[in-house]
Formats: sequence, structure tokens, C-alpha cells
Amino acid sequence: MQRKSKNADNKTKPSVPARTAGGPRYQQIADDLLAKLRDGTHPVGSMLPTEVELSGQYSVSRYTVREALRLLEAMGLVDRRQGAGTTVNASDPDERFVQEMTSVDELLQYPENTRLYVISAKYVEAGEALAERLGCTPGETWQQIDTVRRVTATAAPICTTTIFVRSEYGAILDDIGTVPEPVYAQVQKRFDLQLARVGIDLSAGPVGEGRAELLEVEPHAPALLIMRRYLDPKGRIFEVSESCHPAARFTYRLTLRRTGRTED
Amino acid sequence: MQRKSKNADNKTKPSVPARTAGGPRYQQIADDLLAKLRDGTHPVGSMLPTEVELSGQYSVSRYTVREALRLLEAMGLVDRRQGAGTTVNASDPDERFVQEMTSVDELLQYPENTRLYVISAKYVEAGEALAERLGCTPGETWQQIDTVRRVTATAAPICTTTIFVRSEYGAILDDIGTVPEPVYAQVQKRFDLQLARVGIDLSAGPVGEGRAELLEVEPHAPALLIMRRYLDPKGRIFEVSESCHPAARFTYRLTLRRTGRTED
DNA sequence: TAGTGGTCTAGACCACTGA
DNA sequence: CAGTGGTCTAGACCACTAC
Repeated sequence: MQRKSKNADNKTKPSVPARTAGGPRYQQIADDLLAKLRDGTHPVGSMLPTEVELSGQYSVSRYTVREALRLLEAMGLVDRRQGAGTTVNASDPDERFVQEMTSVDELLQYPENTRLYVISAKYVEAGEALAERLGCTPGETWQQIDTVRRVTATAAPICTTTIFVRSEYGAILDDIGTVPEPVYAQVQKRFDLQLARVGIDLSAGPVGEGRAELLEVEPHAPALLIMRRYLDPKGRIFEVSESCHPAARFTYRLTLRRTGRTED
Repeated sequence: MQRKSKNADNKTKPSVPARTAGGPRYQQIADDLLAKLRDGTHPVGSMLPTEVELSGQYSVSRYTVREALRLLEAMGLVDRRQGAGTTVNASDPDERFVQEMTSVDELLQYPENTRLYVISAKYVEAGEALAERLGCTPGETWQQIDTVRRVTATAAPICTTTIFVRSEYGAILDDIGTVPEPVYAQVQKRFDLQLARVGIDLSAGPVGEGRAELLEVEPHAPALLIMRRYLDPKGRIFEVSESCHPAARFTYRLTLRRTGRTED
């Protein structure tokens, strides 16, 4: 009815379209549904009415209902499954923080004026401890590549990085250091892999015995330890890197911004 | 035409719907347009054909074209402006990584079975060094609250956290430790602030003199240092916290997943 | 004012889920 | 197999932009 009045009346007397109050109809419906999620009309875990039912309740077409649900879905409030229905995920828009970066480089790789130098490389068979770190089954063979990263201008290295790649990608060793590209990207290209996810563990610890000399710090000095696991779309890890940054030589900075709020 | 055949022919001979190859029609169209962005048919900065033109070219309804454009828009490849048209933003989907968390808690706050204990609190005037850390002008007064966080069950504290809030929010001190909520959330509620962004610095360093005892570790032991700056929508910092996690007692884990790819 | 994208309808078939 | 969400059509009016 409201809809009708908008389309019909506007022809003769636009005055103030219903739209100005509350935005498009689907937005209004999304707001209304959101209110019903908050007040418990549709508790978390329950099913929302079907799209056809909702279009009846609001006297709108199914399209309009779907646009409203699309908004709720984008806010993470509902799940829609073909054939199954729409279920309530949460009663309130998440205070969801999103970090976006143009590329992984910006996250945990390094400026372009740094270079990676290979110290040594060898094939290793994963024992239990290593297998756990690599997320593989014990007995698999991986290529282990020990490197340091240096700012081209400066003497002191930024960090040491030990890179593990599955043995079938071990040939990537030849490419490391030849281009300023991250190793994961080189592996990706050369072996036609797809990078789907990166798992990152950040912790602190002492600089290891062997590395202190390379890094020109005392042994056991505090260091930031970053472990990165690169996964293909199937969830298989194809590369793992472990970096060790002497304290005060590296700060990892990120900014999160809030999304998923109706006020946005 | 292809479309036609699907809807019409399927009635009599569904066999293998055109859908199975390449997904829904709008997806195919998005893929085709994407290819045309890549090969320069539609250079960056140029206008895409209008929706009506595209629906003619592909022999589909405008709805289908719009779904396709919606995909491209979500990938950041095109901009759509009512009345103006659709412009090309980029020729290739970003390799963009996104970290999502349900809440800031999941990022850098702590499980529910931990509690924050206030050690001491005082008002301080920001000197130059502190002012820089707090992102304010020297001379401002802030409330400084020193705390430790403990797992309720265990003896050893997880970390020490020094919290700075602007003096006008200093009264928040009364609330700390009373509820399991993060301090920033308490400030937000009590003073009706909006949290818009969080800046995070991660680094490693030695545990400070005074804190070693609290944390039950030797002085200068390696620690993970986390500094968080909470900003309101205007970019004003209203809270800063500095946490010190003894090594091996804390790992910060995050997962990034790739978005903006057609393959997803 | 012409033309664009934004919203909306009414109706249809399809793919999938679950009983 | 009934019912759900997913896709799609054909057509309409609106809000906005640019000329």
C-alpha cells in the first residue's frame, strides 16, 4: 500500500516521496527486521519467515525482500541456504573490524628497498615437531631455506627468515633474491598455485643461538617472531616462513576500521 | 539466445543446463566483462556500456546485467553512479587480503575467563614523549591505569597493561574489573563515544623493570609488546593501552583470506 | 531534458534441502 | 516430493547527472 502510494501518487503529487523517510523500501524492511532480531522476535538460531511470507507481510515483491535480506546477510546477521531457509546468526550487527591491505606485502612483507639473501638450504624430513609447525604429516620432505633480509643501504639485517616449502616446490630456491617479490608469490606463479589464506602467528621470544650472530645482537635478546602459513584454496599449506626480528628493529603496525554497522 | 534455450528447452529436455558450465548467467557475464577489462577493451577510466546496452549485447534482462555488475563492483573493478554511469576502476581484481573478526575481543583482547586487576592509577600530564605515544598535544592530562590480566584459574598473569584515557573519561577507573568487557567498550558506553578505528603496533622488547616482578619473570626477558590506540570517528584518540606479554605466554594468531577474486 | 543507474513489481523456472 | 532460496524475465517509475 505504501509502495503503491509512492508509485501512483508521485505522478500527480510528488511532494515528499515516502522514500525520503528511511531510504528505499528494502532498507526500511531491513531496519525493521533488524529491530525484530534485537527484541527477540527472531531469536538467534531460529528461522526467519520465508521470502514469500515476508513479501506478504510487508506487501512488497520478493525482490524487495531479497534486497533487505541481502543487507542483513552482508552484516553477518543471517545465513541463507538454498532449499533450507534463512537462519538467524546474530541479533546485533557485529562490531566487526576489518583490516584491508592491497597486498600481503603491506601486511608482513617488507619495503622494496630490502633484499632477501639465502644463507643455506637443504631438504629436511619433517619429524613430529616440525610436522606440527608445518601443518603436515610427519615424514614428508620439505625444502628448508635460511635467509636474512637486509636494507640495501644499511649494514644491520632486519631479520632472519626460515622458509619451508614442500619439496615439489623446492626449485623455487633458484629464484629467491633475484626479484623483489615475496617468496610466496614466486611459488604461486612458478607452480601455478593459488594462495587462498594466510595464517599468521605473532609472538615474542629470544633470538636463537645461531641467529644472534647473523643479526648482530646478543644471543637471547628479545625478538618479534612471526610465523606465516600460506594455504591454497583446499587448505593445504604450501609454504611456511618463520621470521625473527630483533626488538626495536621492527614494529608491525596495522589499522582496523569498524564496519557492519547500520550507521556507517 | 543461450538464455532462451535454457528456460525453454529445459522444460522438455533439461539434460545438461547451460548453467553447469560457468555458473549462473550473471557470473558468466561478469567473467566476460572481467576478461574485457583485462584485455583493454574497457580501459581503466573509461565508461562501461550502459546496463540497457549490456542487456542487449548479452541478450539478458537488465536484472542479470546488474547482478554481474554487482560482482564487479564488489571486486572494486567498477564504480556505479546513479545518473552518471559505470566507470572502470581497475583492470584486475586486487589481491586484497581481509582480516575479519567478530569483535575486537577476538583480535587483541582476551578470553572471557581472564580478568583485569587494577594495580594503580593516577592522573598524568603528557610530556613530549608521552604526548607522542598518546597522539595528543603535550600538556594534556590523561588518566593512567596500570593493570595486570590473569586467568582466573592460574596463578601466573598473562600480561601487564597500562591504559591511558583522556582525563574526562578517567572515571572509567571505577568500572574496570567489574565486568568482563574490554575497557574501550566500557568507555564507549559510559561516555557515549563511537569507536571507529583501532591502531595497533606490535613489537618485541624486554620486560620492563617494574613489570618483571608482577609477571613473575626475570627482568629484560623477551616480551611481546602491543600498543593499541582507540579512535573515535573524528580521528581523536580517546584511549591508549600498552600491553606487555612475556614470551611464550601469548601468541597472537590471525588468518587472512583473499577476496576480490573471481575464483573464490 | 535525455539518459543513467536505483528501486520495484509480478511472475516464472531452477537447484537444492529435508522429511 | 513439497518447499526453500537462487536465478531470470519484462516492464515500470524514480532519483540523479550531465548537457
